[in-house]
Amino acid sequence: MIETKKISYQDIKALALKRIRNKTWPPGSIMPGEVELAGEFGCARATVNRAMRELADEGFIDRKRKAGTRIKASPTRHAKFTIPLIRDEIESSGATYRYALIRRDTPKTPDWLRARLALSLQADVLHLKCLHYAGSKPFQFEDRWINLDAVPKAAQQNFEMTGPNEWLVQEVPFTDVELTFSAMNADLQTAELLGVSEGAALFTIERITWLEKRPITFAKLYYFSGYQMTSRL
Amino acid sequence: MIETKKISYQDIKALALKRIRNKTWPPGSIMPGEVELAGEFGCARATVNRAMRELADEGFIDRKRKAGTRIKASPTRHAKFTIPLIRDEIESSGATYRYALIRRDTPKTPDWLRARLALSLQADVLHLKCLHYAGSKPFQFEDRWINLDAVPKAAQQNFEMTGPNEWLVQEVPFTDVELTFSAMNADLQTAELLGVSEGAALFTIERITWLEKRPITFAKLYYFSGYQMTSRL
DNA sequence: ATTGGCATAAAGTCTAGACAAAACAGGACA
DNA sequence: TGTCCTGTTTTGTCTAGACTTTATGCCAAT
Repeated sequence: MIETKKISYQDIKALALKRIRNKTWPPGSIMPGEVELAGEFGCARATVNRAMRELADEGFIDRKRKAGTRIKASPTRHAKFTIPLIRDEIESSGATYRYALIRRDTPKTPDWLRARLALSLQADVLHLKCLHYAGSKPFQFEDRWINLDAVPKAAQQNFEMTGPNEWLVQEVPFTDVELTFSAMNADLQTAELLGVSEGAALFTIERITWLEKRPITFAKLYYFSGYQMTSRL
Repeated sequence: MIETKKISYQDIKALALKRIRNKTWPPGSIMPGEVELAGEFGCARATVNRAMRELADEGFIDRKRKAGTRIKASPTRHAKFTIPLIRDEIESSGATYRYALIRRDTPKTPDWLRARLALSLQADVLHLKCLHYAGSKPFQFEDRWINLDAVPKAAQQNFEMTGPNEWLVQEVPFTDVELTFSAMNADLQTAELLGVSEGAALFTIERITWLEKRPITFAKLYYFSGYQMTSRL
């Protein structure tokens, strides 16, 4: 008696991946349709569909109605790395997290910021500078701008105990984020704050957050010299 | 006549997200079960299931059998950024891509590399240094090591016309990747190759690739000074 | 040759129902 | 008290079938 265990969508995914890798289905070619595969594997079309949908999400294949499913010539692997709250990042490394507010003011909105966030002429902003420590060592310097038109209640917060990021995540919903990673040489002020020498290479992230087209906040984050961000995919 | 258009899993996703954001379902609480929601929306449980599954994938909720579905206290947003082939990255910016091999040798495997990739004592490696240009300007310096035990046919390749990354992607399947991002000051040699001054901050990526536990290749990529990597989520 | 429209193929989604697996709760028993 | 077993709840997955949407190719009319 042939005891074929029921086949799952994960089996189909694995099998399809194997065929892509060993070029049974060569790059650029069209693989069999869902109905045909369902026949081959003896399962419902929905099961094949789910497997293929996930492979498409993961960037191995392109699917188009009517045209069929095509193996990508060069699979677009995409990293799916999590952006942890800085407190969690520090505490999970075993160190104690400490936060310090350096400065808080509401200057005239600088032009570069207005351009960057597409702010209207009369938009007011709150400007914060803070330091995040891991134990006694500076971990990240945060230069934060909050659009008070979108988040008026931020004006009531003094941010002396809680960092703006932590507060915003709790209080203000957002829908879109843009992250920009780069490296830059520390200027004198940043170097002093982070306790490194001037000119040291710093890993930096710029983050812009929106709620349905409305800009919420802009942050520039400078990590301590030697910081590494790792992701697995 | 009430013409309620049929509800889709995307509608349910959007609706659930709205309730999470406006705290109808507050952070940390348990939302109604699938059966109940299917009743409310007048659709099949499978439809609710798909919506919820995707929200869980995107990091907004946690699901556990029997325990139910819980709103995450702080949603883990995860960036899903694509790692483009360098040729595509350069060409899509409008510049012409040019590749140059600087050096190719098969040295005794250095200890740091053996440790990093968990290579056996007798493993041989191929070492390559190459430059990728955007137009006439250096764009990326690539320091590449290939495990010849895993990829013996790399020894037959001279890599004079095609970069190792492009060749590997076409020829060698892989299953796992680790990426490490960091910033460092350019040493004298790297600075000369990239045409920047010594000490300039460089954005760097280290990439390790495996095929089912077997290490394939290690690459250290140094980008030109001023490079930015942007991702939207 | 070009355009417009129609049939058709393929993926995308939905339904109703079923069973599976995990995790918790409570009871029987030592 | 602690341990094991068993039932229940909730999500996870599968099935067979139907309808929808989109792209394509072909044919007919310009």
